[in-house]
Amino acid sequence: MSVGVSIIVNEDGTMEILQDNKGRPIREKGESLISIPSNYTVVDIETTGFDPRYDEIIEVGALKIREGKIIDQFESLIQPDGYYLYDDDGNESFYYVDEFITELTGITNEMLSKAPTLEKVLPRFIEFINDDILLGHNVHFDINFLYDVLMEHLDYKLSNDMVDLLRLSRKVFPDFKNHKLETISINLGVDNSNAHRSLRDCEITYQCFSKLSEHLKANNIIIEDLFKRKYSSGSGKHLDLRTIEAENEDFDEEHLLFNAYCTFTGKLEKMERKDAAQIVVNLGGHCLNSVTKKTNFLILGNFDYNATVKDGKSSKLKKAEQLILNGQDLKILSEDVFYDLVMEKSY
DNA sequence: CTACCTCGAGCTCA
DNA sequence: CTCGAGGTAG
Repeated sequence: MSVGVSIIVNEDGTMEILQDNKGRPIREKGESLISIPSNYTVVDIETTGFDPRYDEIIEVGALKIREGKIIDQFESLIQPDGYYLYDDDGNESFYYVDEFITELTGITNEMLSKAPTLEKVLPRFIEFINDDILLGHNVHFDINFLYDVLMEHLDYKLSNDMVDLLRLSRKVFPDFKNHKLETISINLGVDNSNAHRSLRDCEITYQCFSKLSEHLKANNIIIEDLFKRKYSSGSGKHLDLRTIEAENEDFDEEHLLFNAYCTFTGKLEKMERKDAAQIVVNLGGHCLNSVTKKTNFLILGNFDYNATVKDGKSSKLKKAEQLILNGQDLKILSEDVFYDLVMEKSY
C-alpha cells in the first residue's frame, strides 16, 4: 500500500507537507541521538511546573562545549506572566512563583520582578545555541517548553537534535537504583551542590556526561552497540522453547503430556511461558515455538490486549483449528485446564 | 531471518 | 517518553 506525500493547504494558499512519500511524519522537533558528541550545547531550564501548557519558564541556562571543554555560557532569569491570589479578606497579591518553586530553586518573586521577559531573552538564546546538538537530562522536558515559547514568540521551529543523558544513563548504568540527575551525579562522583539553578544544572549534566563518556572509552564500549536491539522473535535473545531440557529423568509414561508436543499462545496469567514450558518438558513432553503438524496441545493465554488479534483468535489458534479440521491429533487447552492437566501426576 | 507493529510497565523533568 | 515482550508478514 502506498501512502504518498500528505499536504495541507492553509487559508492563505500556502502549503505544508505533513508526511513524506514513505508515510513518515516530517519531524518538527529534532531527533534524540544515541551518540557521544564532543561539540554540543548543554541546556537546562527552571519552570513553575511540569506542564508546558500551563507552566512557565523562569530561567534558562546553557553551556557551549567544544572538543569536550566548556568555552562559553549563557544564563538568564525570565519574568513569567505571573498570577493573582486573593486571601480570605479579598486582598489581592501578585506572584510569579509559588513557595514550592522558590524553595526548590531559590528563585524568588523579588528576583523575577527585575528579570527580562521571554521576548528579550529568546533571540539571544537562539543565537547562543545556534544549530548545536542539545544535551540535557530528560532533555525532552526542556525542549518541549522551549519549542512552544519559540514557536509562540518568534515563530521559530526548534529542530536541533538532542542527546538525553537520562536515556544514555539507563543503558550504560543499568544497575543504578534510579536515574535522577542527583543519583547519577552521586554514583559518578560528581559534585551536585547548589543544584536546581539552570546554569549549575548544566554543569552537573556536563560533568556526568563527561564521566559517562570516559566510562565508555575506558571499557571500549560503543554506545550505539548498547542500543542495538535484538528482536525478541528469532533465535537471538528469545528463548527457543525447543531447547528446554528436562530437570528430572523418570517420566510417567501414562501422563497425557508424555511425548506430546505443546505450543503456547498469548500471555499466561499465572506463570511465565518458559516456566510452563519447563513443566511440560519435566513431564516428558516437548515444546514448540509455533503451531506445526507435530503440535498436540495448544495452550491459550490471554491475547485480549493484543490489537493485532482481530476476532479474539491469535494466528496460532486459527492455524490450530484448521489443523484439527484436517484430522490432526491436536487439543486446545485453556490455561486453567492446562494447570489441571499438569497437576495430575498420572491418569 | 528481517522488519515492523502494539501494548503495558516504569519513570523523569519543576 | 522509552523499552521489552510478544506477535505478524514476507
